[in-house]
Amino acid sequence: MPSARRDHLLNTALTLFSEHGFHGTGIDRILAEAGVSKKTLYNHFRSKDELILAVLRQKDSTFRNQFMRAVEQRGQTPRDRLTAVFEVAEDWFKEPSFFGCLFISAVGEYSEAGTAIHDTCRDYKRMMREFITGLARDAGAPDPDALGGQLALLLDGATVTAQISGPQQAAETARQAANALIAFALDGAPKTV
Amino acid sequence: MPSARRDHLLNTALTLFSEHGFHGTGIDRILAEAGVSKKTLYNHFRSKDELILAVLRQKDSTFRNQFMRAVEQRGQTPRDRLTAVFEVAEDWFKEPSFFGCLFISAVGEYSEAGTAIHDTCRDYKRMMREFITGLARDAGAPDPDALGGQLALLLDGATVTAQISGPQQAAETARQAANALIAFALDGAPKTV
DNA sequence: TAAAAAGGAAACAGTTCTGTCTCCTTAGTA
DNA sequence: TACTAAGGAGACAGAACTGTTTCCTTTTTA
Repeated sequence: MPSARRDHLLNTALTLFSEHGFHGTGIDRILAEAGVSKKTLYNHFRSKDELILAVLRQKDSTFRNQFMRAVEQRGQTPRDRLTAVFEVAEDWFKEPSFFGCLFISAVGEYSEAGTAIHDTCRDYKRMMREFITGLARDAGAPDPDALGGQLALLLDGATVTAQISGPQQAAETARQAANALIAFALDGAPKTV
Repeated sequence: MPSARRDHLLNTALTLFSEHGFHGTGIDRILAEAGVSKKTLYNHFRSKDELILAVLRQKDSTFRNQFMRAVEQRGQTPRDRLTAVFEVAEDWFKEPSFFGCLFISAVGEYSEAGTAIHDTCRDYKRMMREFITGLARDAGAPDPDALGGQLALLLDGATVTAQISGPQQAAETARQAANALIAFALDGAPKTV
């Protein structure tokens, strides 16, 4: 099942979808950019919608895994990992291929809840939140769900702000806010300003 | 210049763009929904892109003004107004016609910086941030830019989370985080958990 | 080496898209 | 009342869209 051409198709589609949106990217453009024939595409995917779904699912898997790994490698203690979330995010924002969060963009075009695309986006967001909540629990937060939810909100806000207004200020602001929220939740009082 | 038909066209386009995206909404669908002929549309707007721009600019004007007014009416003291931001946001999230932030959705489809659409979105976000920063300044924050930026991040994060995962939890979490950040910035220490 | 699967190139169908145009009706105004 | 501007209905052009099919070549595999 896993084919090199299939992967290449998925990666090309991912780039174009990220930059121009889903409805804004035609099949022909993906094919031309990937250097692959239409027959191959419809051999691997039944329709454009299935291709979109496959792109989202692959992005979910690869991105989330590498994000979690990067956080765990950068932070040594559980608490360090909480702050590392926003350092890893900053690196992500500064990648040349950064065009915001693909799942946020997807729900902008596919708003109907209960559809496969929308649900995939919701699941991705839930799993990212659960990852951060797990970090908060490891760090000893009295209410890890609350802290995790707050930091997840902050991460999404930083992501769209980085996309719209630039990565530097968004990342810095998010780090400041995160540090305050973490100190607030773990120490019951801030450490430094 | 201001015409009732023109306004109706803009409002119809706004609804459809919000729900199905910009590329995902065809001119014919807008016309059918608005009960207006193609001639009228192209009398008022030179192209679809100009219509999109007009929708964004009108949304910027009306939404931002009513948002600021609602915040100022709900909060009596400067500090109350800071927290009122997220109460007003919660009401917004729960409107039946809420489909996330139109400007965030727009940059998902039009990512190229320097274009009119992208710049309009960036300007909107800057003005919203400046509004919140002004509230922070009035509330006596020692670094109003920092607090304003943090709360603006939180607001965007809550907006996309409400869109994807539902309004209730997003609004509550944002309120909690905002209260912590406000207390942190204004009091130097949290009041209550 | 021979059979089979996969892929490239491209024509093709059918739809939908944006934008223009014509013809006619309505509404407002001098 | 006559003139003018605006709008409705819809045909139309030309492009772009998704998806199918045909024909031929390459690659893999038994």
